[in-house]
Amino acid sequence: MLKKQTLDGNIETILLAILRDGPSYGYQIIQDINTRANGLLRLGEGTVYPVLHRLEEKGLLAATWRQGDTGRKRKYYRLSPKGKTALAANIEQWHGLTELILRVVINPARQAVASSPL
Amino acid sequence: MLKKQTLDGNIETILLAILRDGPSYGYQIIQDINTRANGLLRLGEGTVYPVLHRLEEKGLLAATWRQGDTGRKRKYYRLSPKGKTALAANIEQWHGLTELILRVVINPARQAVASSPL
DNA sequence: TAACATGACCTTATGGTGCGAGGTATGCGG
DNA sequence: CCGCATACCTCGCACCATAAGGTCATGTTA
Repeated sequence: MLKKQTLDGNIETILLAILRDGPSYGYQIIQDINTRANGLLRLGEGTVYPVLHRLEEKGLLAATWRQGDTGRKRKYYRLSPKGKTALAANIEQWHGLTELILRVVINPARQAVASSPL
Repeated sequence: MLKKQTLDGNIETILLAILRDGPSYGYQIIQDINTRANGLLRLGEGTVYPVLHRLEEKGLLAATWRQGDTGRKRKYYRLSPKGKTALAANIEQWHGLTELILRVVINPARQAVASSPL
């Protein structure tokens, strides 16, 4: 199971990516993530709902209340154009991070710096 | 340049990895990181020193003061056995995270779930 | 009918973390 | 003497993940 600190900063990206596949609502999104994560991660409501609100406030998501087939109303979120752009930017950031970790952490081989002759 | 939120939670791992190559001191470590990051990242002293202290307090690093060739004394840090274990654990966490992001964010193909026939 | 389970939403409080800004000390060159 | 580079440090802010604790609505079950 991934620790909080490992996951930090990537939850927004995960939510945006989930919504890329079409509109959905909080409760469903949580199930989706936990299913797709397949044991690697288990997000609770106290984590996801605030992030959704944040993303809506930033204009990356748009929300509409709709009556579902069961019980209470659902708040459906969908990716806004701004959200799509942000998702792309986040993915780029992610690639940057993997490159950095690869350079500094994973790959023990010395980086070629100016002072290193071939 | 990587944003804070993208980097969150990985700085400890980066520091541990730097120290894996042998003992060093704060100021030098900062240069090292920023050189190796090659523009992807620029860490300041206000970021690195507290992390070093945290890692020392947790027993992942051991420190000794030594006189350097120039001016002031330097506080040399080296990886403790506990630190080596932690680094290995962090790297495992990292692989978990990459797998998760790959599954949920990068790879748009549907995950094979129980209900999906081949 | 009361109790419980489940789907569905929410907020508050807490602890952790990154980081800019600012401060101290030492030696060297102009 | 002043400034610069090396080298250390801390304070305060802002942000974020999360557990815990609520609120509704609709069943189902004792």
